This record gives sequence, C-alpha cells and structure tokens, in this order.
Amino acid sequence: MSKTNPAFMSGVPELLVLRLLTRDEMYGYELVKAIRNTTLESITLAEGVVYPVLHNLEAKGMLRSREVEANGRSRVYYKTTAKGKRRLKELLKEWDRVSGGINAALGDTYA
Amino acid sequence: MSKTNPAFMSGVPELLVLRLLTRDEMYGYELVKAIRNTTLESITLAEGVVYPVLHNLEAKGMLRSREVEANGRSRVYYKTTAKGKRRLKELLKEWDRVSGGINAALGDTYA
DNA sequence: TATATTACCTCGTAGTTATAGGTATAGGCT
DNA sequence: AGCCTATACCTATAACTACGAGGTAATATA
Repeated sequence: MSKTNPAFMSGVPELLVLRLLTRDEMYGYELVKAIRNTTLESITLAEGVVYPVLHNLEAKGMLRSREVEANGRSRVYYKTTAKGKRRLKELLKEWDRVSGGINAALGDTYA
Repeated sequence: MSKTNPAFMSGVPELLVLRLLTRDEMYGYELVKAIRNTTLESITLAEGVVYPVLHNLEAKGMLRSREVEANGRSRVYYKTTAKGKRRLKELLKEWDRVSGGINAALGDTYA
C-alpha cells in the first residue's frame, strides 16, 4: 500500500548493488538499468534510491569509485572492494535464511 | 548490521501473520511460536513485533478477534477476514515478484 | 526549437521492525 | 515459602531506509 515502505524491499538495493558491482564495474546510471534487466523487469530502483546507496557503501569502504570522462559527460564508475564482498556474502546468507524461512511457511499447507 | 531494520524483513511480519491466521485461528503467544516453527527456526518474531501487527491488522479490518478464557488466563484469538485474504493474495504476488527478481539477478553469472 | 536521453545529485517523508521494558497468573522445584 | 520458568497480554521509543519529487547540465534527436 505504502510507496515509501514497500513490502520485501528492505536490504534489496544494497544486495543488488553489491552483487552487480562485484560482477562488473559500472556507473550509477548504467547500474539502474542493469538492475531492471537482471531482475527481469521485476524490480526497478530509481536513481534516487541507487545513488544514495552508492555513496553510503563507498563511505563504508564497500565500494571504490573512479571518475571517467566519456562523451563530454563525466561518469563515476564503482566496483566492490574486498570488504564489500564480505558484506555481500553476509547478505546472501541472510537472503537464503529469510527467503527459505518464508517459503517454508508458505509451503506447508498443514501446520 | 542494524538491529531495528534488518535486511529482507519488510513486509514479512504482515505476510506471515496473515498466512498463518488464514490457515488456523490462533492467539498471539501461540502465533509467535507457530512463526518460529513453520519457518523452520529461520525466522523468529518477538512478541513486541507480533502484537502490534495483530492490532494494526485488526484495526484495518484484516483480522477479526474474539476473547476466550482458558486456564484462568484470557486469550485473544485472531482469524483472517475476507479483506485480509485479499491483502494476503496481494502480498503473495508481491513476494513472488520480488523474490523472483532477486533470484534472477543472483542467478545469472553472466550479465 | 523542443523534447528525450544521458548522467549526476539531494532532501524530506513515511512507515515499520526491533529492542526494551511492563503487567499478571500458573506451575514446578528446592 | 521462595524462586524461576512458562504462559499471555501489552506499549513506547528509536532507528533505519526506500521512495518520490525535485534539481542541474550536456548531448542527441525530431
């Protein structure tokens, strides 16, 4: 119902950003589209969500950035650091635990 | 990291409560244990989480309650209403969409 | 000339989960 | 009697964070 606190989205931006930036170095605008693509259009994170996450993760040492000039525009490329990869591993474990638990509860028709 | 807003938990209390109370009528204390059990100990929601959700959902007409005396203690049994079932259906759809999207993004190793 | 796309960004809000606390009865153990 | 555990209900506060709306500026397209 609410737009600001949608169901099942907590932790998702952080997870997806870390995951995709572990695979490839990308800049924010590119990342926004990559999220839409890799989630098969199921999840769209607007720029207003992605950029703050990028800044926050970089501040925490999870991401490293470098500026690159392209077409007269400047792009900021990000990549996951070793620390970020550890955090990703942690989040993946959490995701398995929570989604596993939910699916178990949804699955058993008998109590 | 954070204790108050842990990853992947948004919407989960509401989903599990509606799901379990659609299956069986239950009282709060019982529900807390049922959540732990049906999620295979993967998810534990404390009473401080469950009771407010029950009150909130009842206020919204998603649950109906009745008080029952048992062993000198009073129990408040809850059950999902028709409106609650519609909300549950909605949440299940959301869960499929979001978890499907995440798993797709995690799954493909190549972009 | 106007619009769409690329590319970056910030601010404010909303809403909900979690923790920590609180009350009270019943039953078991020493 | 005294203590602890389990049962059973409850509230208030804080912290977090995803979202929407907005803003800048360059390039490409119509």
